[in-house]
Amino acid sequence: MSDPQVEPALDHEAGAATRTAVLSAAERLFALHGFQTVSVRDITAQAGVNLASVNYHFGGKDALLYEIFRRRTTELNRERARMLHMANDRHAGRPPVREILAALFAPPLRWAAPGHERRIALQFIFRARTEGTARMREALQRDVSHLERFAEALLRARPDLPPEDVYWRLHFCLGVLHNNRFVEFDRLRILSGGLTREDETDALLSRMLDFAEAGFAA
Amino acid sequence: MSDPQVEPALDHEAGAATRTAVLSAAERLFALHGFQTVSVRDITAQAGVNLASVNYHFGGKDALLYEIFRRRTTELNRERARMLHMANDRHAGRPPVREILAALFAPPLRWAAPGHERRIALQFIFRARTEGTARMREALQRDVSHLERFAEALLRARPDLPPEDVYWRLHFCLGVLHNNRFVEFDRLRILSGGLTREDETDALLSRMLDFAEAGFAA
DNA sequence: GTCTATAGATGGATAGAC
DNA sequence: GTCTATCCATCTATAGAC
Repeated sequence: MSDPQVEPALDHEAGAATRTAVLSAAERLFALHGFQTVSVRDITAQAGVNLASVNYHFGGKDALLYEIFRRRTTELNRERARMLHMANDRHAGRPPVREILAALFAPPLRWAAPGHERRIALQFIFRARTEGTARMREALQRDVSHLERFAEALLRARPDLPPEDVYWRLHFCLGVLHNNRFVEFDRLRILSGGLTREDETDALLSRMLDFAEAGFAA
Repeated sequence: MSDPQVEPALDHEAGAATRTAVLSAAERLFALHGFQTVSVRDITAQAGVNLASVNYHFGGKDALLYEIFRRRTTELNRERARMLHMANDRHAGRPPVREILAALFAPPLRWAAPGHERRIALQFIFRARTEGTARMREALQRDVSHLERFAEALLRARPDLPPEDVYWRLHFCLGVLHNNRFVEFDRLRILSGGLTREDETDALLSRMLDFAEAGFAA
């Protein structure tokens, strides 16, 4: 109980409020401004807690970053796995390409919707993909276990294709997905003269699936 | 002549060798390790020049970064514009989607080829898209002039589609393109068990065009 | 133009009182 | 567990000798 490394089970344990405030402020600041530019001082100021609390509760800045990263990616991939599982059940283990890709796309798109409680968390994850710490990048590279299930499903859905074609197309689909960052949406809105509306989540998911499914069918 | 802000025309002018060494080392280090983590000290050490030379020749770290960024994006977009122009000429101003996208994809893919002298420069540009300075991100967001020509060409090629559909699909295509970073290739190679070969540039371009063209035709 | 030395600012981390 | 004060490393930028 007196060990601060042990994660508190409930909020009414001592120190849990501080811990939560730090996690929340850090996630938000990192997502909006980047990992290197945001300092521990920024975080604790925003959270209204003491400077030393980051070290006490998490062990340091990098460990704090990794903790947020691990939590969010685990949660996101769990949602994806659940959707893929349901698609498998609906189609006797051989769902069509579109439903597989929907399981891959829909959870992050839902998170990205305006007003969703995980909107910031998703931007954090996207940022971790490109500017994460060594530890995060290593985890992203090595831990492809969740993607493996998607790759297997796609290979089953398109047994006519050479496997390398399936892997490449999955890679392209991930590119389509990971391009959904605030900056890119802003740019697109400027380019299109305001025609594009990225806040209509369902419409965007349909567009992405139309595009990716057609690319996969080529 | 004595003004260090004036760009030297040739290498045998005094100081030009130092300038070039700094530019080259900075581009390489930034591309490989990120903008915030690489210090002016790292750069000057790698270039074998003095610490103060970055400030003398460029005015500071941010100005150096922006100089590299401006040079490379200008050069890349010029190549793209030239290819688009040639495609326009070949088809009386109305080239098909695939040739438009080829003009968008081929120059960066050529740069990314192993052994190409712009291989590092391209990784620099890709990195600038996500972790650039405020000045770079502003330039990326506002300067959509090169993309406008591509958007216009695509709108002409698909007058049957609602314009917003064209803009969205262009956005998806850019996602496919921008996902071509070292880290993502590494990940894909691990996932595919070594099946994917990103060093075969022509094959990769064909795959990307097949995918994107089909997505556009949906 | 080049170089050394250093100013000036900021950051992560920690010791130790409470 | 919290907080202040502080250590120490590192960075950008610059002054000034050569």
